[in-house]
Amino acid sequence: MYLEENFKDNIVHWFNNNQRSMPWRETTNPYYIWLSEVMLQQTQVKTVIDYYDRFTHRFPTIADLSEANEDEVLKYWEGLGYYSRARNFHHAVKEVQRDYNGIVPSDPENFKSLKGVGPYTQAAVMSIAFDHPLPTVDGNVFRVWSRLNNDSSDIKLQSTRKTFEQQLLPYVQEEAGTFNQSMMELGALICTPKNPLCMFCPVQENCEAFDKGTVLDLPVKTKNLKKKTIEQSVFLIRNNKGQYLLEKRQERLLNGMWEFPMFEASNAISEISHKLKHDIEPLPEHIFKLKHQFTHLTWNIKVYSVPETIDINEKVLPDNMVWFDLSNRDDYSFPVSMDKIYRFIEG
DNA sequence: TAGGCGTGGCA
DNA sequence: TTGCCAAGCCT
Repeated sequence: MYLEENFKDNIVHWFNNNQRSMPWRETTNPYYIWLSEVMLQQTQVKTVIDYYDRFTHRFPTIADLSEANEDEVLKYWEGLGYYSRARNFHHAVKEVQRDYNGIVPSDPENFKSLKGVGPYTQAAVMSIAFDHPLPTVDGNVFRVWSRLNNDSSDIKLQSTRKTFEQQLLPYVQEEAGTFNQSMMELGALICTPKNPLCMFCPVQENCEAFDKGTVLDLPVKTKNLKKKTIEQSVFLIRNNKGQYLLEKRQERLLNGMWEFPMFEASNAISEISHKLKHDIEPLPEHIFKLKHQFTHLTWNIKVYSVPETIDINEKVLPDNMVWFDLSNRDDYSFPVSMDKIYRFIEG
């Protein structure tokens, strides 16, 4: 038996002496704790801190955020990625303002029903803010728990999550929030994917994988397929005031973010001409190109300059298009790919 | 249920 | 350069 009585004491004691300083650990406000958990999804602590500080400064209360418009919320998320998090969080906070009188529900079922709240966020906020006995199972805990138990279950499977949650229940009956954060902090600082610092691990004596020499083989996770590459064409189209045409994306990917008109290269010219009801003839060669990597796909972008200027008065733009003055960068949320193009033009 | 969904850091 | 990973959730 590896997980003896001293396991929880060991890891919590280590956490109390070694945890990193984070702004959301200095508050008991459930709204702030919730926000931090959403920002931290698939995102490193170091990246989140500045975004968290700016966001809480601009939207200090549930009421403040619920009154904001979505474009401004996205602006405060710009560069953080996974923008549906921002839209879902905004939606959920408005729901709290309307249905719960602006108070984050402390009932786990009610909280879980809010948009963007999954099993992890439910457990994290409920345990940290309200001491509910729910275990957080995130990437860190999958790794730590797999190694402690020398368990080679595929962590991609839903059934593995459920098993881990059941196995962790005894440890969250008291001080759940502290235990949960201890497990995650251990995974982030000691029990890392590569080069784990087992010699400094406070629960080395509780770790079956360390004993058996299988630490680097765990956790087991089936691999994803190879990612696709899409050839994209971007058009820089100006009017007679020197402003550039922008389009607000209405697709799943980067929904609500602004871009210079972009189309798949194979039919780009006809697409943009049709959209503007105007024949577009860009310079035959692209003025520059860039490669943008997502987790699941790659964009090879060629940027074309359209020499002709379009008379602003002769054209009624579709709702999701605007003329963009380079000096008004702060009014628009760009994904990183478009910010690269903006900086090329502006610089 | 498996794949879509951003970005930055690291070996 | 390439692939993997980071306090996951949605459809």
